[in-house]
Amino acid sequence: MLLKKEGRRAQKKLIKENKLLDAAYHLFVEKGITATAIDEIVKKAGVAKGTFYLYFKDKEDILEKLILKKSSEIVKKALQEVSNKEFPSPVDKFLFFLEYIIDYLSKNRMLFRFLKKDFSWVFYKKITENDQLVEIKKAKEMFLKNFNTNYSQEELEMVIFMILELVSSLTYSSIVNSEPAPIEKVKPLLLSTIRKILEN
Amino acid sequence: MLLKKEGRRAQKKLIKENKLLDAAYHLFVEKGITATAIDEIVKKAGVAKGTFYLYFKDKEDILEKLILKKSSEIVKKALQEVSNKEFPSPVDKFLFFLEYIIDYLSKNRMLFRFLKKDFSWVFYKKITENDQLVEIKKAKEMFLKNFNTNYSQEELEMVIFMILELVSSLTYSSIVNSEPAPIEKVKPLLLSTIRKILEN
Amino acid sequence: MLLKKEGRRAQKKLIKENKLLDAAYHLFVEKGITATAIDEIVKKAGVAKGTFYLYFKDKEDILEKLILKKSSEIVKKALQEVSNKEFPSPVDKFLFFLEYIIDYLSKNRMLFRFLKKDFSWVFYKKITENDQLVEIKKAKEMFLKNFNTNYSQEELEMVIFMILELVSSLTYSSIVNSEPAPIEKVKPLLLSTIRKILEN
Amino acid sequence: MLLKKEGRRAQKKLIKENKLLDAAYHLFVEKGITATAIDEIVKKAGVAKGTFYLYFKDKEDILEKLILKKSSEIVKKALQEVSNKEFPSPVDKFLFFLEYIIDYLSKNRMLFRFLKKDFSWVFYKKITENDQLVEIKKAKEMFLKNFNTNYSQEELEMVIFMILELVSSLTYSSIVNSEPAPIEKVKPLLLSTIRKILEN
DNA sequence: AATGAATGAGCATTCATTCAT
DNA sequence: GATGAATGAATGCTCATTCAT
Repeated sequence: MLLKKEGRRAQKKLIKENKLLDAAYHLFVEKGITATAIDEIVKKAGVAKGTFYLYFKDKEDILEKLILKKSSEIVKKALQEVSNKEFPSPVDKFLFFLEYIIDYLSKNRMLFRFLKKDFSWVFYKKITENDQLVEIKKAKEMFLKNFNTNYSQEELEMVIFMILELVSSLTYSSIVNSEPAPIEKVKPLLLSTIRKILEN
Repeated sequence: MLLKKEGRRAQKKLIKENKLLDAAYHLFVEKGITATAIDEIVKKAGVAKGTFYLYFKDKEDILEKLILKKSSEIVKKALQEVSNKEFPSPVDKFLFFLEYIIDYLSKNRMLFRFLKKDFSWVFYKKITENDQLVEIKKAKEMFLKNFNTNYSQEELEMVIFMILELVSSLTYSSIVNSEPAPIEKVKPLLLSTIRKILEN
Repeated sequence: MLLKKEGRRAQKKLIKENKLLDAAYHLFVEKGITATAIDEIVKKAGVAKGTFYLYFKDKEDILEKLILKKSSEIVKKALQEVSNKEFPSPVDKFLFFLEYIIDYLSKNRMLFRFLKKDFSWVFYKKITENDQLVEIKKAKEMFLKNFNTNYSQEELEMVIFMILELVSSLTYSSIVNSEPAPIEKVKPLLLSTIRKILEN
Repeated sequence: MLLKKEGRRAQKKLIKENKLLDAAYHLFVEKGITATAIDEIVKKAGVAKGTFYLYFKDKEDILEKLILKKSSEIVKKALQEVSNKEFPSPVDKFLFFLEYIIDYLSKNRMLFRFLKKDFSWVFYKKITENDQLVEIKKAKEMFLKNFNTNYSQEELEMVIFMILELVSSLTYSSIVNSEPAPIEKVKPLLLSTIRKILEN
């Protein structure tokens, strides 16, 4: 009985937290982070202002949780796609993984409005440190251990970080500013460059 | 006589503008852009608040001019260094050019606090579009035309953009967050990766 | 219990709004509208600056609400006076109504400082459009339908507007500038002129 | 020789003053008085900021001079029209004078944007006090002495003031707000009312 | 846990006016 | 007389955060 109540309570809490995250997400994407007032978030979420501070410390806090959530979602989808397919080599697998994410972002370019800044970092952290999700742990191992390169383990970690940095920066620039060219033109070159870096 | 007066006035104006740019620079670097109030800038510059708006439209405006100024300064220094030395190949020359900038930024890591966001873009633009400065024009030609690669001209331009993006992103991450490792560890790997990309 | 709480809250809110209206009223009358800063209003009302914006959009907004409130008060008083007396004719009744307002304004000449501009308009609107207050509705009928004139209904409405405009303009000029003469001298002529216009 | 120089100087002065008045007029009419900055006036007039203060004490000052100038122009035109025609009676003459002004204002409704507030006052002052212009002096006599009414001289002065006040108020309200009706509908009623007041 | 009224520090921006040249 | 750079007081408004209910 008590447990049920607790459960229902925790559920209710989760619902409110998600309402707030959702509201914040849509507002951040539409208006940008700085331009979005907490007032608007709570209004859109349909809760009182004080409630916000029951779930999040401040705007930074909800932003961070949002980025984690959204990044995690994307990575999870990419990993699912990857696991459903066969690849000639781990590098091909990794490139497909990256391509899936690039394509996803091309279709959801609004995401960039606030994801970009911290994306590559969050991305990497998720893959390398977040051990809560088994799939991601597996992914990390897959990408780090299965490559056949001349790099040492330490170097390889840096190279992967480098690549993720490059992918996020360039995809952002290409999608948002068409610099140095539209994403369709940049993508093949980017992927072939990455293959060059990984294969030796 | 008239000319002298005009000259003196214009000179005074330039001095004030520089005072403001300097004050803004130090405050942006120390406290960050958003945390810096116009009030502080004018106080540090020793001018009245209204004077600020005589020279700049708003905070965005002074930021933009500051980024342009600082970026231009760094590139100019790097090009001067490069032009004083002999190199076995254009790629070596380019790598030295990049290394000089990385080293410069390492020593002035505070610069990143506000330069990063737009840096690579401004950087590239300066090299490719700003034809007012002869050295930069020459640099552009040097970097774009002297490489012996399999890339087409169009591809090469994209690759260079990619490299600049990678350098700025990674140098930023490495210097500011020590991610994926401190700059001393990342630099050799980064430069060798770039060489790999350019040489074939 | 809930209702009581709600009620107490709403009550408190009303008290604050009235405090602000009162403070604004006294300051507008003393110093004029433009010369009154929001800062002064909140200080006088004893609330925080932000609280002002909780109740009013801006200075315009509080001014409008103030004019409506004050105008409504005056009209209500005049109608009460009128309803307590017997008159030989509807025109006499109307003239007494106007005279009451003129006298009231003479005694509270400070009101004009900010009421004047919109007064006659608000006045008429209150009489003709505001159907919320029963007395005012009755007054409207009284003034518009009981006159025995040669005017058509449409003309009569215009004539009444004209008269209200004349009364407010002239009373203002006479009280504030003694132009064309002090109010004591102007009033009889004004009233007799109006009688002339209405009676035929 | 000296005189010529003086003359030329005075002429130059007048030219600048008129440039400033013209610029102010157009800006006041377009943007309103408060919204117009001295900066804009001098920019439009093509003179330096300091020059403004050589000719006018402040914004109030230029506004006053502007109202005087514009009002005087209108009255002058109306008097010219009136003097070119024959009328059955002085009242008809006066009514034509008023109608001319109403029509003029209908065609130039932008004038009202800033003229209205002080218009009737300036208007009357011009007619009754400004003895510098001979025509206006004559007009004053024409309107004040030629009426055949039961009013005493003192009363007549007040009545005329009243009428001018009524005309300006109502014309303003009618033209700008269509209250109580468009000017075409209001004008005949207004003029017939005035005739009623003057004729006995 | 939830509410939402209240807070008030903080900040950008404007603009009339001055005065050295 | 003319200029226009410099001034800085003045002010409206926002918004994250608190807390009594």
